[in-house]
Amino acid sequence: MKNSSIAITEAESRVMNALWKQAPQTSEEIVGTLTGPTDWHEKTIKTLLNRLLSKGAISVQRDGRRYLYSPELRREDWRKHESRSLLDRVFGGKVAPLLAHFSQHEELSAKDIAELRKLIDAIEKKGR
Amino acid sequence: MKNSSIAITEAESRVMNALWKQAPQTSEEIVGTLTGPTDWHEKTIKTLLNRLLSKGAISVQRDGRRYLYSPELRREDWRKHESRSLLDRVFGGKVAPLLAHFSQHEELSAKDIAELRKLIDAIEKKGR
DNA sequence: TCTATTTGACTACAGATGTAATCCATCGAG
DNA sequence: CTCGATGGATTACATCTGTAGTCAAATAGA
Repeated sequence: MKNSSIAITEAESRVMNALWKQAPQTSEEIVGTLTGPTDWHEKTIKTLLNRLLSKGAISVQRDGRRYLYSPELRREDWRKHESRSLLDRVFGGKVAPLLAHFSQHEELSAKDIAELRKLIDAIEKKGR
Repeated sequence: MKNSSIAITEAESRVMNALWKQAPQTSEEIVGTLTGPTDWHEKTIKTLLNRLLSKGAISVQRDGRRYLYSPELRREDWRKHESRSLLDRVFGGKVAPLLAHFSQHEELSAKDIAELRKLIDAIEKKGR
């Protein structure tokens, strides 16, 4: 029962995010999306796409002379993996300290709070 | 207003955690603490201590022939840094999706929920 | 058909990271 | 005083990452 966690580096995650937002995309489109937010050279992005391909995080489908790229790794799975990693590495595996942390540092907007409250209600209702 | 974020690698964080738990400690004590949880060679741990020293994350104080190591970087600062990093990298900078994520994956215990509710109440009271 | 261009494939290369091994000064046991 | 053991300092080295550059095949114009 491997949780199929492919490791995605910081730079690669920018590419994945572009693909999660929309897929499939040609490399040209991806380059377009990332130019501005990053100052990466087109070649750099191509390299990242290839690395992601090698590790199975994305897949391609030929479209004439070019490729159409699509994410293979699911965003939710990645988020789960990264969250758990932070939790274990930084907060000893426990959620409460993490939440306490966010709140103490006032990183929660009013909207976050409202959202949170809704969430909790939902969870409690479900649990009951 | 730099948030003085020293980058700590995964391996280094294990050493920091040992020091945050108790300080100061000799390298021998640290090696003792980490042997078991990790299968690192003593030399490896010494290397990590030196790298942490170089980057100012810890400090030393001579004690005869040996050193006593203490954390210099504060755990809270590091946690803040790492949390923000996860948030930005993985959740587009917003807390709510992160929380939604944890809840969806049922990683919140009843205790976490209670804790959370208390936190929210406290925050709202303060904000008002 | 010949050629400049475009796109992907392969190569490059420095700095970070994981994981030690070796070197050197000193201390404690003979 | 002499020498092995200890602890820190320095060096090593394969990978991983960030960031491109070069090569080669196919295409689209001239």
